[in-house]
Amino acid sequence: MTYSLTRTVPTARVLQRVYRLLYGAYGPMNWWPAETPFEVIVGAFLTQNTAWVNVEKAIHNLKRAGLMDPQKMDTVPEKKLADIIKPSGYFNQKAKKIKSFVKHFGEKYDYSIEKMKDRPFNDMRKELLEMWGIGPETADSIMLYALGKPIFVIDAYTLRTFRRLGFLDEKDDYDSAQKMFMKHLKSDAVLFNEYHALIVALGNRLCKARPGCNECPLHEHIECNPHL
DNA sequence: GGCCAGGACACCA
DNA sequence: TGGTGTCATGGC
Repeated sequence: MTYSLTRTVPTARVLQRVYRLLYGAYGPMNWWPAETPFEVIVGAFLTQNTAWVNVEKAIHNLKRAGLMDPQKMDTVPEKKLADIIKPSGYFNQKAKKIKSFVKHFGEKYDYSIEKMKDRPFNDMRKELLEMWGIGPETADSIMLYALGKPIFVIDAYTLRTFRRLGFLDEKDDYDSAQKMFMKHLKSDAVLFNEYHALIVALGNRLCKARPGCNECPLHEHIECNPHL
């Protein structure tokens, strides 16, 4: 195995091969790990730059407090919400973000996920991105995993993994990476759902511990530079 | 005890 | 447009 630093333009076939290798190794992920679309949205805020194990604690607290409900969350004091989601970190900011979202969710959509789904794709994404506290990853996570819209979610694992594979370089950002995937893959919410989940599964297993390369399902199949 | 995790925003040049 | 600081807990 040699480590090449030269960027290679990925093709649809290569991206599909990576997908098949990951799927073959890990199987269907059946994401997002949540009971309801609203819980997906809350989780999308809570997981911002945060390990999922800590998000689970916050979600557990919310359920125990009977607050995993948009109307109740809209009325709970921000201070109390912050205290409940404390284990997820950045709790003051996240409480403010979630409160901001549920207020809008109630005013414009009457707390109805279905009404959000009815909005045109581009309008909905633009609206999410204009909301305070919602950046591209959170917006697209909501679009894909809560609303079932076909959009490819990019995260830190995606950039790191595909830079190591030489399909993205340092200059690539969220938008260019997303274009790369969506240019070559069919626009399919189920495919995008599984693909992103599988990338996270890979990242959770390997990216924290580089010596784990031998366990990587891409190992021996696709050239990779694990030092990036 | 340091590092980092499924980001986003404010501020500055 | 790009770089840097801030937000913060918990596991390893």
